[in-house]
Amino acid sequence: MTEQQKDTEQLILNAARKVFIEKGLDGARMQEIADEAGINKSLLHYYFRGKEKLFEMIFQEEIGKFFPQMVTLMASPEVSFEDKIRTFVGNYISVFIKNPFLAPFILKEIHRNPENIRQYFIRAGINVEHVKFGIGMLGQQLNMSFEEARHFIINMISLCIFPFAGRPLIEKLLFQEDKAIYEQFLEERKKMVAEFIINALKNRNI
Amino acid sequence: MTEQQKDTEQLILNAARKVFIEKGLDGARMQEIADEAGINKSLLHYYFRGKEKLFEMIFQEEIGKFFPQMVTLMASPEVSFEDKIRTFVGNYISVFIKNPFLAPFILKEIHRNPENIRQYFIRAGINVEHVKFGIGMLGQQLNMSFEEARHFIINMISLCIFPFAGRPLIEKLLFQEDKAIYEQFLEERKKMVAEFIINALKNRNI
DNA sequence: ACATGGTTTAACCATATGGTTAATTAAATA
DNA sequence: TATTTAATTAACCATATGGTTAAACCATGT
Repeated sequence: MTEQQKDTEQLILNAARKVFIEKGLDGARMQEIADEAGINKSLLHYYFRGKEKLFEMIFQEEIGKFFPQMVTLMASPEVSFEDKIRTFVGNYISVFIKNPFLAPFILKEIHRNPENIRQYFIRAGINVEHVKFGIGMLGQQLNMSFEEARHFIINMISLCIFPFAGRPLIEKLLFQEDKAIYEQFLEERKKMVAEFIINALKNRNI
Repeated sequence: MTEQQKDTEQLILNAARKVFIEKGLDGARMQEIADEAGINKSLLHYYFRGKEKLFEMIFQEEIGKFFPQMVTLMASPEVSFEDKIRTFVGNYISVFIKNPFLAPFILKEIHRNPENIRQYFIRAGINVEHVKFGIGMLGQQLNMSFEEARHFIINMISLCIFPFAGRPLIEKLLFQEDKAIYEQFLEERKKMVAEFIINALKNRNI
């Protein structure tokens, strides 16, 4: 593959990423992607075989970003649960701050064709058994059943993701559409959310 | 307006609701809505003026369901904060159990044209100042600043909504695609989430 | 200079889609 | 019953859209 080819491929992927993430598969137009990349529409078909294929490429990339590498962390017995939570929450929120449209994009697109999702897991190197193992290990450290640990993990993820998934609504309703203040709020949440969760755990079963 | 008119109108709205909620504005087809309603495509234009108008009607309905009536509850000083949380969480999760596609639909569509959202607020009877007042009152009861209370409210909402917004992903990854078990899990969360939040609050500042 | 290979484009095509129109049927009213 | 009005449909229309094709372009090797 020549340099030129690589460049053009990247050009297309960058343009496609931008358009698809913003508008989704249904809302995106091949012409718009071509324009964004500054190339002809036919080139999209030359490099990728069509809209679906191009989209799959982007979706695969993004779902890779979306899944936090948390198993190793959660399964490490030498790390205190407080530090696990702080690290996880801090890192995960950072990912969404850096990729503001990642969460809405993924949450939107998983509802179209939920059947295919498994394939994306595999190609992104996500092993279902491995994830369950990580949850089990965390549960052990916290004296929880697997089921309780599963609730807990989902709580943690919920608290990280929702402010990004519901951003337009929240920003308008509670932040007077002030983007800067909302960004500060998101930054605060790295600590806020971690402490919230740690407090919730400390007080259990009393 | 005759009975027939009402019937047809409802027929169309029901069909439109189903198709729009499942596929979104971009993914929905007028023909599909007409087929779903068992009528001719032209009737859609006869009753509503076009796709956008029909969609707005549905979106307005759904955003009404989406916003919990929480201000009165949160602002009531005679209700203990524990009961406020239990009531809010229980009711809100129930709404999403009854309307499984409500959360994904709203979260999807607010990212197209975020500017128009304010109008929908107003027409749904949501008063920004009123909401802020409710948050302030809750904050007072919990010895929180407005900013802290805002974090807290968003935490509560996050924990309720995310399992519905991310359902296809979570169900596949952590529930072996078992719908029944997932539904049981969602039911459990009414109590689980409330206790999680109450614990988080009780243990603050220690 | 010329041939060869991959790369890029303009022009085109088939189809889908939202929307319109004019005619038909059903209902209400005089 | 005759006439007007509303509801419904079939047939069209203009355009947008994903995709194709054949020609032009350009770098590289001979």
